[in-house]
Amino acid sequence: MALKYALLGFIRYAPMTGYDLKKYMELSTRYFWTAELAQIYPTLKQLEDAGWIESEIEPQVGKPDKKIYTITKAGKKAQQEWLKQPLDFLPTVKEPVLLQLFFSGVLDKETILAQLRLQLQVHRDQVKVHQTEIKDAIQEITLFTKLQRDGVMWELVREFGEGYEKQYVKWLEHAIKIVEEKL
Amino acid sequence: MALKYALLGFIRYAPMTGYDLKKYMELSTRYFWTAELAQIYPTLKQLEDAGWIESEIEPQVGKPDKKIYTITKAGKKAQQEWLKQPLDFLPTVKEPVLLQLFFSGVLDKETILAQLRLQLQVHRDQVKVHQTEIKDAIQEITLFTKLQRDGVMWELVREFGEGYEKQYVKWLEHAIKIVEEKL
DNA sequence: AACGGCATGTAACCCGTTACATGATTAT
DNA sequence: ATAATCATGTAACGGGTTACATGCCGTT
Repeated sequence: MALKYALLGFIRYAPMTGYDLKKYMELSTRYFWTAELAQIYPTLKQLEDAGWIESEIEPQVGKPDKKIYTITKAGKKAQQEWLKQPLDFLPTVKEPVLLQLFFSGVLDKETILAQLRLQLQVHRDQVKVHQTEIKDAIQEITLFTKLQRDGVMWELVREFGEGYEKQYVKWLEHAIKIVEEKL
Repeated sequence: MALKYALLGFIRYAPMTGYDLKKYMELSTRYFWTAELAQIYPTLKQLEDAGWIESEIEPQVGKPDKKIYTITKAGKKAQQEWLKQPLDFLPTVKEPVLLQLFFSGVLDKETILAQLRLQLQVHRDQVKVHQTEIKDAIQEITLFTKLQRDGVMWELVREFGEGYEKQYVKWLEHAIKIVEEKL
């Protein structure tokens, strides 16, 4: 469902191919939405069948021809409607890490601590990714495309990611202390 | 994949039915893992085929007979192995709300603010749910089952949820300010 | 009279991942 | 030599949701 609108959103910024879409998703929405090419290509076909995008073929040599998609009026309208859907729901989260910890009472103290320390490392690294790579990518694209308004939203979403990872790190440090003291 | 281990984990605490499992998940793991009954029943069958759980039928009148599952030795071993899997990965998050905001630059200021305010309300309520209902449920179950060790882990996971929602609220307040000022 | 709780399950469908297939060019 | 990048796609499978089916009991 949402993938359709993610693809629409990018194509609205500029006409592009399925391959391009994958790259832009990796650069920007990666931490709250991704998709594999195997899912992107059929979804683009669906969007075209629905009349929300149109394709133009750019011939190439040695590679498959490029299929460049452009958003239609109907597509813009559909996107607008989706964007206005009231955000009155809680996303259903699936966090296998928390599930493991929830049932980890049967493990010995040292094993639990090893698990928590590993996660701590992963999330500390992730804080940096948000503060450097992603921040730079957003600034560059904002400058390049001059989408000032959109840039504000992109940066806000990035800040969510940074805040999320920081809170994760803080919680892990707390969890390590508690397990050390109480188990 | 992970659902199998969630079910195993609960059945290890005490023998129970598919219907019970659904209820306990709603009370406890709901905010990082859930499943519908339509998924739980077939998964229990798979677990039984694998020899990780065994069932016993308790006849009833006026309702379908209860099928009470108990964990086996093989099941305990399988759970233990899963719990020890190194947590060296980032969970792949799908957050439709962030996706919407990412592309919301095309909306007018007031519509974006309305969206953010709605989310703010949802997450403020959610902070309270974690601080009251969920906290009480965990304390009650910990006292009742005397699973002291597990209780520590349950409480830690609950604290994650509370921290997550608080950080969400803080971010939304920040986002509202930024949109008011910069758009 | 209608709804929610108890208790099991099946069927159809959608979403997403992994693997496979092709094949030239460029970088290591 | 090997791997990565470019560029398209299909097929098989697994995970998850929604809808449907049955039927009693107690509450509103």
